[in-house]
Amino acid sequence: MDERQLRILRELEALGSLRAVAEALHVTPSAVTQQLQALQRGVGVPLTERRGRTLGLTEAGSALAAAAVDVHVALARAREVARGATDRPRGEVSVSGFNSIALTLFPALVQRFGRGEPVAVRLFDEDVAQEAFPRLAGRYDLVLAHRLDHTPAWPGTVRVTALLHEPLDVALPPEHPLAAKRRLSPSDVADQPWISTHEGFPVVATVDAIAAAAGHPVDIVHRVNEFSVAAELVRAGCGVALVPRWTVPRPRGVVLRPLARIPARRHVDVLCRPEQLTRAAVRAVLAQLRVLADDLRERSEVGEADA
Amino acid sequence: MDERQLRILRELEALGSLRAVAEALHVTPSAVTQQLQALQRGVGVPLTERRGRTLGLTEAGSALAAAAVDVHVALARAREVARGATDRPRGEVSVSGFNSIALTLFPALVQRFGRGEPVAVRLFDEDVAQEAFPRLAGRYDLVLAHRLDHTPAWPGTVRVTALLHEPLDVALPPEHPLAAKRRLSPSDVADQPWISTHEGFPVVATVDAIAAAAGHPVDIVHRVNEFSVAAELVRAGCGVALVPRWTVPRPRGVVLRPLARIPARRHVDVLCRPEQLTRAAVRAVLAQLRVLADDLRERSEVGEADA
DNA sequence: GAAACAATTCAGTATCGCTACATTGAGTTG
DNA sequence: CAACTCAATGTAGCGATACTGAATTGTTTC
Repeated sequence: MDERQLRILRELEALGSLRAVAEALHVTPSAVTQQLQALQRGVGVPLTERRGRTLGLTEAGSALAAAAVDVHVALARAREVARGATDRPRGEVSVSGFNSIALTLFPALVQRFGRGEPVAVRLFDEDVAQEAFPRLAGRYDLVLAHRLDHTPAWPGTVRVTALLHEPLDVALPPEHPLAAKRRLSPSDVADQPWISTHEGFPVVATVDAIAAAAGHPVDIVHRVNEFSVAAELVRAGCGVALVPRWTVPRPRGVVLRPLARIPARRHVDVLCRPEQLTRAAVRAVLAQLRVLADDLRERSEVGEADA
Repeated sequence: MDERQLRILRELEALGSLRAVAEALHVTPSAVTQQLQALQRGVGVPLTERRGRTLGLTEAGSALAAAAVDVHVALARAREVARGATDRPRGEVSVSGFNSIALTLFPALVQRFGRGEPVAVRLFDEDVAQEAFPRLAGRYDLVLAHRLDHTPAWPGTVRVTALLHEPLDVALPPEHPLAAKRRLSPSDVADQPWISTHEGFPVVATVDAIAAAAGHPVDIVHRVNEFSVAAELVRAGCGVALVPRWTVPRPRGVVLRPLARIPARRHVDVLCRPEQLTRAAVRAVLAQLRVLADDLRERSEVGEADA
C-alpha cells in the first residue's frame, strides 16, 4: 500500500475505467492491473470488480479510496513543508477555464500571477461537457467549471469552491417584438427558433426545460458553444439564445431579458482535488479568483443599473 | 518522498543516530544513508547535519518529520479501513510494561484480550531507564512508562495517555522509630541508609531531592530496581526505600509513610506513536488499561481506609 | 597516537515496476 | 451469429532502485 497504488485507486473511482487511469497516469494498462493486484494482495480484500467490460470499485475499494485522500493530503502538506512554502506561497499553479470565464478572468489573473512572480499561473482553456469537468481536476490544479442549477451536483472526488451563481438571460435582437417585455415566460420563447449548445453542454438542459414547460419541443436551429458567436447569430436574426448575464461581454445590438418561472442560472465553480488545497500557492490563486468573480458580478450589476 | 523515507526521518528524530535508526528498521546503516540522501535530493534542502559523530535533523528536517506524522497517521487509517477493522476492533496489539505495573496489570489485561479474542495482546516486560521509554514506542504498539513529577515531560515524538499519578511513600520496618510519625520530612529520612534504584531510573531523582532538601548527600547502600525486592530489604532492616503506593503489592512487615514537602509522585503513562491511535484495537486496549488503572487506585484507596 | 565508533562511499545483487505483446472476455454491428 | 471493437489481464524481458557487505573518512576517548 503505497502512494502510487492509492492514487490508482482514486483515479479508478474518479474515471471509472482502468484504461482511463492508465492514460491519466501515463502508464500502460498492464502496469495499472499489476499495481491493483499488488494492492489487493496486500490487503487481502477484493477492491475492484468487473462492471460489464470496465472495472469499478467494490465497497471496500471505495472506502479505501476515501481513506487514500487523507494520505495524499498529508503527503502534499509534507511536500509543501519541505519546500518551505507554507508561509510564503511559491510555485506554479495550473488553471483550466471554459471559454466565457477564461475570456473574462484569465487576463486579470495573469496580471496578478504572471511569470516571474513567486506564484505563477499556467493557463489552459478547456471547454468540455459538464460531466467531464471533474475529470479535468486530475490534469490541472484548479478547474473553472460551470453547471446548471437543477443538474446533479459535482461528485465527491472534487472539492468545490463557488464563484458565481449567474442568471442566464434570453438574448434578442432589439427590434424583436418580445424585446418590449421586461420578463419572458417559457411560452413566450418556446415557439422561437433557438440557438442552443452542443449536447451535454450547459444551456441545453434549460432549453429542454423551456420545451417541457411549453408542452412541446422547441425548434433548435443552431448549436453553438461559444456564447459570443451565439450572440452574433441572434443579432443576425437567426433566433434567440440563452447567454450568461455577467461573464459574457454584452454584445452590441442585442438585448437581454430575464426568463420567468424557470430556474435559469448556472453555477460557476472552481473544482480541485482535495490535496491541492494544502498548497499555499493554490489557495492564493483560488482566493484571487473569488475576488475577481465578486468584482465581475458587482461591476456588471452597476452596469445593469446604468442601462 | 515515500513512506519509508519519512519513517527514517522520524526515527532519526526519535533516536538521534543513524545507527539506531538502522537497527530499529532492521537494515544496514548504509541503506539509511542512501535513503536519506535520496530524500534530500528530492526536496533540495538539507534535512540532516552532523552533530559530533552522530547525525541530527536540521530545522527543515524537524519540520518535515512533523509533517510526516500525518502521512503515517493517514496511512495507518487507510490500512485500518482496508482491513475492515474500523467498526469492530481486530488484531494483535503489543504492549510493553515495566516491572511493577506489569505485575499488577498484565494478568487482568490478558484475561480480557487473550489469544483467540478478536483483539489479542502480546505482552513484553521492559524495564528501562526513564529516557529510554519513548524509544520503546517504536518497537511496541503501547508502552507503559513511568516518570517522576519534576522530570522533563515525554518528548513530542510520542502521544501520552495518563494512567496514574501515584504517590511514592517511604517504606520502613514497623519497629523503626520513624514509623511512629504519620508523615516524614526530608530531614527525618536524610540520615537513614537508603535503598535507591539504578542510575537513570525513577526514584533516584527523588532521593536526590531529599538530599538537596537536607543539605547533604544521603547514604545509598543498595541499588535495587525491583520494588518488591527493595521492600524485602527494608523488612530485613537494611535501610529505607521509596515505593509506589498503588502498584506494588503491600509487602508484609513493612509500613508506608508519606513524604512531606517534596513532590514524591510518579506518573504512570501509556506512550505510543500517534499512528497507533488510529487502530481501533489499540484504542480498545488503551481504554481497558485506563479502566484497570482506575480500579487499582480505587481499590487501593479503600484498602488504605481499612488499614 | 591508537582504539572505538559513527557515518559515508562504492561495488555487486536481488527485487520490483514498467513496457511490449499476446490473450481472454464483454459488448456492438453487419 | 459471426466479425469486430474495446477493456482488462497474463507473460517475458528490461531498467531502475533498495538493499548488503567491505573499505574509507571523520570524531571522540583513553
